[in-house]
Amino acid sequence: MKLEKTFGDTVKKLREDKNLPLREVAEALNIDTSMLGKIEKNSRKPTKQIIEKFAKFFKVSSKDLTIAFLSDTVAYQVMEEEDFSSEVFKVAEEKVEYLKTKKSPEK
Amino acid sequence: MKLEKTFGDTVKKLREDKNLPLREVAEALNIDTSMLGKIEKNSRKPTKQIIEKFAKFFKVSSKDLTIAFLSDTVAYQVMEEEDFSSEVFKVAEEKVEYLKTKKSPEK
DNA sequence: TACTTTTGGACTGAAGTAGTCCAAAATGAA
DNA sequence: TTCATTTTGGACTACTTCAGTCCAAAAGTA
Repeated sequence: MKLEKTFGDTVKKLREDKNLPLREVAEALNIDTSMLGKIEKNSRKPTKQIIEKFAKFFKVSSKDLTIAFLSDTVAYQVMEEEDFSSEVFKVAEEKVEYLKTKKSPEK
Repeated sequence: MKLEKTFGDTVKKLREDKNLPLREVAEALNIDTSMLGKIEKNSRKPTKQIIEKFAKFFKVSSKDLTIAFLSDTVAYQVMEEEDFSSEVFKVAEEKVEYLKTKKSPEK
């Protein structure tokens, strides 16, 4: 699975590589055709369930697809707010580390 | 300015280091006391304007405060979704890079 | 021309959330 | 214990955001 610039581009590529129309994929995933079109255009976000369906249908790793999706949303979020993106991500990663150790049973 | 585990902890520390009650800081920032309490407890998010007011009042860098805040929100967002956090941040940073070059006038 | 796909506008219902108000709980001083 | 102040959080409102739907126009194809 190739990582495109956005989640929408990624799933669009998966679909076009198989020469399938939106309608057909949408039916397979059991979602509205227009909804799928919007997801490909990044104007609607997929739910976790839809990401799972994508992964199954296109036979790609759902972890990779989830990374593609989450990285999109956090990238846009940080972009909106001026710069400092790499600092934000660096600190965020430390916080995740900290939160993880807090969650798992200590010792 | 010390970076605490969360944005709330960070501003709480700034306040307690000066031995000020919530009421007093809230008045200075012109927000509800309860609102400030909630921000310190991370149950409400500060607006950009409030972050600016914090920075001014406590005489700390608004950039640092913004990083403290943004890293909080993206950390929680990624935490909620299983693991892969570092991969997500890595990809997100690449996307930000790409988006930045797209925004600024090419060539 | 006729058919299919793609795109996007407009809307709805639901979910989320900033901000307010108030009162109970905690803290602390006398 | 009492009194005053601070801290905490519940409940509510108003507002915004957004997934999901429906539909129709535009674009593409034969």
